[in-house]
Amino acid sequence: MISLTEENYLKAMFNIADEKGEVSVNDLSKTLNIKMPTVNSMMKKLADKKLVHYESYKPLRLTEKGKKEAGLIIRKHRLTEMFLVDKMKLGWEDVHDIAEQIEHIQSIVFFEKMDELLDYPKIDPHGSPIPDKHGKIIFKEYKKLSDCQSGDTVKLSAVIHSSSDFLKFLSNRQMHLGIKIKIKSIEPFDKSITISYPKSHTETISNIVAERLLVEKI
Amino acid sequence: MISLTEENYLKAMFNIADEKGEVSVNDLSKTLNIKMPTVNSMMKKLADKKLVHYESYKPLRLTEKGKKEAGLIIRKHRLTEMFLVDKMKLGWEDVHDIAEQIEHIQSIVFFEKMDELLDYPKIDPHGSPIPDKHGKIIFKEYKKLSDCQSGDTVKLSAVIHSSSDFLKFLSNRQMHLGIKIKIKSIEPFDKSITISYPKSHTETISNIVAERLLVEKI
DNA sequence: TTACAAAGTTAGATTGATCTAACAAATATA
DNA sequence: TATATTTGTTAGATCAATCTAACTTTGTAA
Repeated sequence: MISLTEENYLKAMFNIADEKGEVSVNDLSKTLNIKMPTVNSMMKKLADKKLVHYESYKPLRLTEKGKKEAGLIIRKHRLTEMFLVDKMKLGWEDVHDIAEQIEHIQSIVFFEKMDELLDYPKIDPHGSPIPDKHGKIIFKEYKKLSDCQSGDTVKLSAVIHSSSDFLKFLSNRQMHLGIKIKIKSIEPFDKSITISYPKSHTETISNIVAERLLVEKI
Repeated sequence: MISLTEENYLKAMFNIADEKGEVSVNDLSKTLNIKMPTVNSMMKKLADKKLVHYESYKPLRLTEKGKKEAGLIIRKHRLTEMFLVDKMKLGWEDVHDIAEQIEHIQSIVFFEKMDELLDYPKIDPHGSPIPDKHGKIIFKEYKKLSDCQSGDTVKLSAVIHSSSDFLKFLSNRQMHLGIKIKIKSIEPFDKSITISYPKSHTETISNIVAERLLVEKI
């Protein structure tokens, strides 16, 4: 049995590995707001449970079992976010905190029903892929808007580091997933980008924002 | 702040008080499957938090604050059950265990949205009243089917002690809330009752079952 | 290449929720 | 009423998850 606390460590490891490739005790300590010695002893416990490969002073790695379990928790999280937005009409900036709690619900039927009602969605409201029933995730090959060139036309496909404030910022400017964005110009000094998108919006967005917007060429 | 564990004690106290009038350490110990000394020390803790009136060797009582908190948890539980049955199409025998977990979710919008989508329901799928936003509950004046007379015609309004097995038993016999039941005869020996109800069902049910069916005169 | 800073580890304390063992009070029964 | 049973309480142990303080290893910069 995996406790709620252990689930949170697994999920954090999965997300950090996804983002930075490697996971350290320090990363976990920062993302979970838990002191390093606590993280350290939890890693040993998860190693006993065959969820983590642990060797002193080496980077942490999830085992296959650990990856699967983490994937299943992320599946529940993202399915829930989709359900909250699509079926319960909550704003995409409100759903993360609720999903963070619902992801720990122990009930197979509950999440299967969600999946069915949503017609087996592949992505969540922020464009992140939803792992399958075996915890397997297909990583999408998106590009950051900040890495595009002047003149490019792209589709907004996902957002990352999506805090509630950031999502509200986007909503306020009618920026949502799926819109077609044309890059008018890039300011060399601070890398801010002037874009146009439906319906006849023109905005200049900072590099900080552009780094959080994932796009596809069209 | 009230912990998940404390919430479970408050809810149990509310339910026991509703059913038997008084609450004892022993009752709580049995319903929560927690040993008496643990219950005893939790009662002292809840007394410190002004949620329970505690005096050695006296029956336990919730304070007004305790009643309100318990009522709000039960509200979340029952709203959730209604949501799971009505909006997510789960069977009434499956929803209790899930609601038991979702009732601890901390999010005002989540439950307000549920309430709105359900169009402000007054009862849950088992006929139990849903407390209002202040935790206030209106107790219904139902009668047990086992207390009715031969010849009575009544409406099935609620079920109590509704275990999953009991609810499946009822579903299998097309017995659901709202049906009109006519009492054909009562066996004096064991108090089993022969009833008829739509559509042209006749069943003989034991006293144990009849004690769990709450009805209204019509 | 030595010294300092950052990251990781060990040891031991704390807190919340649980337990068992032993004792005390209240209640039921002979 | 005396005794036995049930219920309630106290004391102290355990376990999971956290912490702080002190120490070690690794990596970096002078």
